[in-house]
Amino acid sequence: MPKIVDHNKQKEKLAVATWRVIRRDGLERASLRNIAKEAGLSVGSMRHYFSTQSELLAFSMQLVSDRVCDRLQSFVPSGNLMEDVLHVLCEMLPIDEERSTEMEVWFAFTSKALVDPTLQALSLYVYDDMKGFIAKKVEQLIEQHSAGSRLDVNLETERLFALIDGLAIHAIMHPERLVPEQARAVLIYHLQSIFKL
Amino acid sequence: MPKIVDHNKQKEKLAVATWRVIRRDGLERASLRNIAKEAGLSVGSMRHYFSTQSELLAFSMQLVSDRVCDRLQSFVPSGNLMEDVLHVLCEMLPIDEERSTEMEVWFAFTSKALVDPTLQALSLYVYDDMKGFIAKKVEQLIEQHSAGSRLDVNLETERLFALIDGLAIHAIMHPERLVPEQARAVLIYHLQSIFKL
DNA sequence: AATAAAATAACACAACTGTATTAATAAATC
DNA sequence: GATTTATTAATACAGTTGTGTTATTTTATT
Repeated sequence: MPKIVDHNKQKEKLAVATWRVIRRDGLERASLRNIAKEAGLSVGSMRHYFSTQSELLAFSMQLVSDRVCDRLQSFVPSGNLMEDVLHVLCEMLPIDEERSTEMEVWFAFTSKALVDPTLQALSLYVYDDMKGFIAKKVEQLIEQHSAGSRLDVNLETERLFALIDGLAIHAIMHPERLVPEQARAVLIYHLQSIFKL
Repeated sequence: MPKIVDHNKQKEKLAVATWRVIRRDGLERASLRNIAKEAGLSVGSMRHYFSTQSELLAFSMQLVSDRVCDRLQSFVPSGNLMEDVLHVLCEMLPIDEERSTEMEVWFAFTSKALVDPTLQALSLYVYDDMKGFIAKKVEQLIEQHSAGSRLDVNLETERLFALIDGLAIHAIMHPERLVPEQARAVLIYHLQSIFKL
C-alpha cells in the first residue's frame, strides 16, 4: 500500500549526513534544518525517523561506535599476537579518512556528553567496552611474553588505553604535528618496550 | 573623570563566568545573555570589554592556558627530579576542583577548535608549548638515569604527552572509573617503568 | 556643583532554533 | 485504475541567538 523505504537504512543515511555537518561546521551547527539540507530531505521527513533532535544525535553517536565494533568483530587474526593487537588498536586511531571522520565526530559527541546524560551513558558504556577489550589483549600479551609476569595488568591496561586516546586526540587536533605513521610508531614503541624485552 | 574599573580584571571575571556556564550547561549554551546573567551584568556592558562573542570565547580559552602556565612558572623545584616532574605533570591532570574546571573547559574549547580557526591556532600553540616542556623533562630524566641512554627522546616525549592527555580525558569523562589517585598512579608507573630500571 | 567621559542598561532587529500542525505526494494493494 | 497509507513536504509559532543603536547611570576631574 504505501511507499516502503528501509527505515534503518534511512536512519543511517541521516546519521551519516549528521556526521558530515558536524565535521564541516561543528556540533552546534548540527541543527535539524542543516542536517536535512545535507541529507537532501525536508525537516518534516526527518521527524518520521527521529521524533526529536536528541534522538537523532544519540543515534548518530551510537553509529560511530557500532561501525568500529563491526570492524573489530569482522577482523580475522593472523596468528601473530603482536601484529594482531597492533592492528585492532589502530582501529582506534585516525589513520585514514574513514577513521578520522569517526574519531572527529566521536570527539565532538564526547565533549557534549559532559553536559548530556544520554550521551554520557553511551560514552561510559563504550569506555567499559574498550577497556575490557584492551585488558584482554594485555593479558594475552603478558601470558605470551613470560618476561611480563611482573607487570600490573590494571595499570598496563589503563596506560595503554590512555595512550591510544591521547594519540587519537593529538592526531585529530594537530595532524600536521602527529601524522598517522608517527602515532602508529609510538604505539609500536610502547608495545615493544613492554613485551619485547 | 569616568568611573574607572580594572579592564583586565573585569575581562577575567567575565571569562570565569563563561567557564561556569560552559561547565554547567555546555559550550553551546554559552550565549552572551547566559554569560551576562551568570556574571551579573547586562549584555550591553559586556560589549564594552568584548566587542564580539568570539573575542570573549577566545579570551576565555586563553585564560585556561594562562592559569596553567602561571602555576608551572611559580613552581619551585625540590631538587628531586622525579618528584618534580611528577608534580608539574600532575598540573595537567584533573586532580582537584580547580584543575578539573580548567580541564573540562579546555576540553570543550578544544572540541570547538576543530571548526574554529582562532581556537585552533591557540590549541596548536599550546600543543607545541606543552610538548616542548615535556621534551625538556624527558631529556633531563634520560640524562640523570644513565640506563636510559638507549631511549628515543622523540618517541618518549610523544608517548608521555599522549598518556597525560589520555589520562586527563578519561578522568574528566569518567571520574567514577578513573579517580585522580589512579591517574596519578598510572603516571608514576609509567615514569618508573622507564627511568627506574 | 558642573561636566565630561566611562561604564552600564534597555530595547530593537533579523536570523536561526526545535517542534507542532497541516497539506501534498508517492506507491502497493484491491 | 481507485484507494489506502506510509512517506514527504510546507508552513506556523514561540523562543533564542548575536549584534547594533540609544538612553541612563556613575564617577573623577574642574
